[in-house]
Amino acid sequence: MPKSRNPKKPIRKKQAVELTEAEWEIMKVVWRKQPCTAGTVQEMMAKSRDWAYSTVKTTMDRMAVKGFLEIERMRNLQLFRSCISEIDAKRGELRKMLKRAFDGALTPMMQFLIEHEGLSKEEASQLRKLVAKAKSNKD
Amino acid sequence: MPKSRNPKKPIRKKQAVELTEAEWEIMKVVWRKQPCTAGTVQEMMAKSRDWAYSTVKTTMDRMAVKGFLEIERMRNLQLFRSCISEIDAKRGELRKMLKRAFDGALTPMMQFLIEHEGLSKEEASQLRKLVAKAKSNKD
DNA sequence: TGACATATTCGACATTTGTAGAATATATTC
DNA sequence: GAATATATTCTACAAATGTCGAATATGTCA
Repeated sequence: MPKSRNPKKPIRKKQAVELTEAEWEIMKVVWRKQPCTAGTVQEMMAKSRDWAYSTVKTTMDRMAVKGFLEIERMRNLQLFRSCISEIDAKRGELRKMLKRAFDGALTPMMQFLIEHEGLSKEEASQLRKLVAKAKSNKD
Repeated sequence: MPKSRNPKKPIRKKQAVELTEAEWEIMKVVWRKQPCTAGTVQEMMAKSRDWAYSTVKTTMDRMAVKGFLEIERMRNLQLFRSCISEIDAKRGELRKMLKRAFDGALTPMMQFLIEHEGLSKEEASQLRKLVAKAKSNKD
């Protein structure tokens, strides 16, 4: 039988999403509140980050240019919504880390976690549970 | 016997090590070749990264300022060696990722891997093996 | 229709990162 | 000791990121 790609899986050579620290913080609010204005985001972040409105706005505008956010104009204001899913962002972050620190491979990373990172009892047991039912979803 | 801190656990509130992309690449060579000169590093990286000698040297000097490398002078040359272990660097990278993308928690990250990242058969089974013998080293 | 409260635009500046050439110092060797 | 090879210093510059203030536009409401 000809080895063709699994048809269930679109090829989507989706190119890695990589957010900066500030972008992550803003994105987290956008995912929860979208569509929302820069003002809203600034207010939501007030406790954690004391940024001026213009700081938030400038960053969000740049994110729009990069294609991470899109802007919809409504009356005199701009509503932002994200163009990338939380999943894509997480995947990007995870992959970047794997690539840099573990040659892109998962197993060495797990090994590291277990050997050097001191799992707590709960973590260890939760891990076991999770992994027990992990089914390979790749061929 | 003097009551001292638990000797197994150094306090070392070592503050997170975070390397940039270029720094990672250089560090990888240094870990293998140290003590070594900037010239050596440049040569070793030649295949992957076509950097001018001065690019490598400048970056390494900056790393020394940041405390990632130390310089020992010998005759007319400078021998570099790393001040941070590979483990510290990996830990830093891992933690940064966890913090940004998973609220710093391990379990959600694992969950994500299993649910969205398509573990291969081998990965899944290796994971199971690893986790099976994972002992909690934190009480 | 003003006065006020908001939003948006724009330009600016500091720091970090990536990248490298030119000038200078130091060995080595004939 | 002069020529050559090699290292080190110094300076520079562009792009990305973090951070804002001032000027301007636009809505709302008495």
